[in-house]
Amino acid sequence: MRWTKGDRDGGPPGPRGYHHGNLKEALLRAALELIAEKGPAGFTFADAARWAGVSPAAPYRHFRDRDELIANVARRGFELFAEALTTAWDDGKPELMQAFDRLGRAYLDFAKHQPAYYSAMFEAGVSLDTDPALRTASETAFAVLRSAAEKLVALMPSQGRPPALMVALHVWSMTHGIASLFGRGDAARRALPMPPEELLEAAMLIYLRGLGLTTGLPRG
Amino acid sequence: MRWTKGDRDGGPPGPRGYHHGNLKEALLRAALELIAEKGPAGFTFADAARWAGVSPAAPYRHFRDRDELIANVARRGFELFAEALTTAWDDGKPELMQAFDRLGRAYLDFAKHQPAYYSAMFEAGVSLDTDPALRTASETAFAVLRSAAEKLVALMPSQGRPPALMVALHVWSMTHGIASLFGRGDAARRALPMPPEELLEAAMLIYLRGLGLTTGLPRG
DNA sequence: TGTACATCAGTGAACGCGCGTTCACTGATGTAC
DNA sequence: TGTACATCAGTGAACGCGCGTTCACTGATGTAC
Repeated sequence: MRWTKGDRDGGPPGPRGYHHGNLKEALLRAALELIAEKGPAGFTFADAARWAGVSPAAPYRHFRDRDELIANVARRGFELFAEALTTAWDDGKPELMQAFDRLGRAYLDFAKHQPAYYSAMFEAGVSLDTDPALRTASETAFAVLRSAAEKLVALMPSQGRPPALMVALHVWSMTHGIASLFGRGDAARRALPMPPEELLEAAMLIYLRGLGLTTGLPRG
Repeated sequence: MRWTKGDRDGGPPGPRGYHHGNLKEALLRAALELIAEKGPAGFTFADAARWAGVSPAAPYRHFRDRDELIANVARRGFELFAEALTTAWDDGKPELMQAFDRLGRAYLDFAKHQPAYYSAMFEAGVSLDTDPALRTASETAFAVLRSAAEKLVALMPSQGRPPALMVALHVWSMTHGIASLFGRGDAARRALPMPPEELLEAAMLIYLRGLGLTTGLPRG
């Protein structure tokens, strides 16, 4: 395997003749790297081309414009996110509360270790209507939270059960709030007296107790 | 009062000779309008000058660069935010739960009706270290939440009281999460089966019950 | 009250730069026969 | 297996544009006397 361009200055490795061979992929990676470096607004279409080692006109073969590129990053982000959440939740096995704890941690983990995807998904101002696949991916991710909420609610006595959708929205909001405010290596980050994971875990324990679910979490 | 420039195309009214007289103020307003229109990344220093009706060199008399301008918007945002929260909380009078409910609503209200300030404060990537006054303003705002949390915690039996700081962080995260995900007129907004205010109120009721505080809110 | 002068805040022209986008082109790849 | 040809993906030069920033300047304001 040989490469002649694109592997200097942090650029991606890759075989390279006249045709790049995998430019679409390379541009998505470029966007990701550049978002991680300078935020979703901090890079240009030309930057992405440069990073991938191609001429500034090349990206037009794959994306209409910068927005379409970012929307693609967001879509892929939601897909990976949904995957990570699904794996962590694992249908509530072997024990519901344990799985629920894993789910929250997986959420924070994603925000922390994939900040570029997370930004593209939630902060780049990409409308979900840009692309049906984007909305679908986003809904698939939320569906995991929703299904977890359903199993939790099912533990409660049938009278006085709150709507599972609402519980899912609460969980999502709390987790997203913690991730946004404290969960990333941002410059804008705020100091915290405890790790975000513990802050979340404590919040969820209190919330679940409020729902009447008294089962403790593994390491509460 | 006469004005010769700056009142076309949405620009601010104002008397205007050779000297603007109030350019610093006008630039802050310009930034605010432009952020509201196109997001914190969607405008340039030159745009702000144009909006204020002055030459592109004029802003340099008041701000080192665009970042300093945005940091100033953020600072002022935190000041107004702190004020709004303080007023709503009103030291927990006349009744703690009622005041707590008002506090949450005031938070959501600010995010909804001052989206430009809110963006500058939380999403523009402005580091709090840019300017000591910025950090101070941000801490003053949080102090309101913290003091509310302290009064809430004080209602609990003294054994098993959670740290007030943690409770404040929970409240902040939940509210910020709801505001970010559902609370604004964004293109990126998500649909919701209920108004954000009710979602928050329900969350807080459950959370407080989890803390052992069973007093109901006025319109739970 | 008037005059001289210092200071301040905005002007407008200029610059170099990088961006987005287009275009005719060309090298590489795949396919029909 | 070889050849002709269509299609595809990237080139590189070019363009107009607006940005950030600087500069010597100038009009307005304030102040000392």
